[in-house]
Amino acid sequence: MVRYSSEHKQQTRDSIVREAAVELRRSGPDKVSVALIMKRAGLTHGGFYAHFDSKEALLQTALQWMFTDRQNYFAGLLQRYGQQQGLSRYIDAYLSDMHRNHPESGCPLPALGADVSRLPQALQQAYQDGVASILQTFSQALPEFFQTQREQVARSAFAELSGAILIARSIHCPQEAGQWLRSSRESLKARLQLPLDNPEGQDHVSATE
Amino acid sequence: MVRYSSEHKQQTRDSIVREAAVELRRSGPDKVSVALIMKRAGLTHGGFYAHFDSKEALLQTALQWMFTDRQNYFAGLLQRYGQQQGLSRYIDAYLSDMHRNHPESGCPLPALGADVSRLPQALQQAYQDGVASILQTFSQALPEFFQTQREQVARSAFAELSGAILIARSIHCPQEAGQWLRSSRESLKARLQLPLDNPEGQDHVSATE
DNA sequence: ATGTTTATATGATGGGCATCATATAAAGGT
DNA sequence: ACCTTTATATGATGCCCATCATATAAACAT
Repeated sequence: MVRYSSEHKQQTRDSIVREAAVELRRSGPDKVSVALIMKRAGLTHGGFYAHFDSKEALLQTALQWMFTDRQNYFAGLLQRYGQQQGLSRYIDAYLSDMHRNHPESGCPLPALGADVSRLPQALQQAYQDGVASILQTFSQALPEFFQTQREQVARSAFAELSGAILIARSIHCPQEAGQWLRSSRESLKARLQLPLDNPEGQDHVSATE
Repeated sequence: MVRYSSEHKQQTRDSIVREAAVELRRSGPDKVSVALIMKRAGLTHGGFYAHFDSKEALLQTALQWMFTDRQNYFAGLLQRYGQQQGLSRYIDAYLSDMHRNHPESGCPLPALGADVSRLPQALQQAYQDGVASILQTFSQALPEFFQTQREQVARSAFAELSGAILIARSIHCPQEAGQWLRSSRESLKARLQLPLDNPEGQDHVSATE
């Protein structure tokens, strides 16, 4: 009942990591179970320990993977559309209904932020490295205008981004949630000196979709 | 091994609710256990169902209680210091190290926001009512200046408040966390037209402490 | 003082979980 | 064709949990 070729194990491992990253954001660290992740990857729970030393080891890899994925997505936007347009599109996608409805492929901060401080040290570290990397990319993308205050502005703006999605996700009614997203979108565009609307083109939530 | 007078049951029930509200914010909805809450209230797990129909019923009451507590706290500040000073103090307390270090007595949004969408309908409703009530108080406290845009400004500002605490809590290093808090404090004071510093006086995190 | 009521305690029960021990079957060399 | 290796499956084990059944002992009425 098993078929595999020579490098299937690596592929299997990768798919376990991806499913873990999805399930982690969808269900939270306390509800994510090894058995469920394995099932999502098309396997049973028993083989898990042939791939990872522990659940914690898997989650650490999954965290790193999801931050890298987001980083690639953001960097891709900046490269394709330039700093100003790229940043503007990032904000639009971040505060979109799509992102609100799909935490499983979205930014880790609103999805996992509240749980991080209760996680084992190793996972906290992986998370913080990811946050630092996002902050750096974000502040570098800010208009020249802000000069030495770039980091400060980036922190403030990113706080609003993640808070707006956090709240929008906690509100059941789509219209009301949309008001929160729109309020922050307009506020951010204004204070970051960005144009309110973008040229045509689809915005994606993640580099993997 | 039990002592109680005539209305001790109500007192016991209240203390169960308070401990639940604390433990809910401290450990999250998935990790909070009936047995632990009862122990914190000085009881054992068995008597629980004499007070509540289910764990869910307790959590609903606890959610309502914590929002009411926060509401009282906020309204108290506004009444004692006036709208402008009260709002300014609220922001300072919200973005304080104290609030960062004590989610268990702080605002429910950064502590529970990520979990709400996975909770049973009844709990989501209780949560949303609380959010609506905070938003209303916040927008009414905003300077006249903003006129018809008060709600929009309030949403944007509250998103930044909760996002900043969310992120600051997820960062282990106190100095780095402090930078996130300071960045948002300054940004918010500026865009809400509030003075940067307050007259002397302690800021509290919650009405119950 | 004795018996009834009621608040809390002790001790199941059944389910989910992480982890591990062992079994099976595919790949690849011989 | 056979044997070894290796990727995955099956089936424990022991722990924690929500809920419930039953026991105990305080409070109160008589």
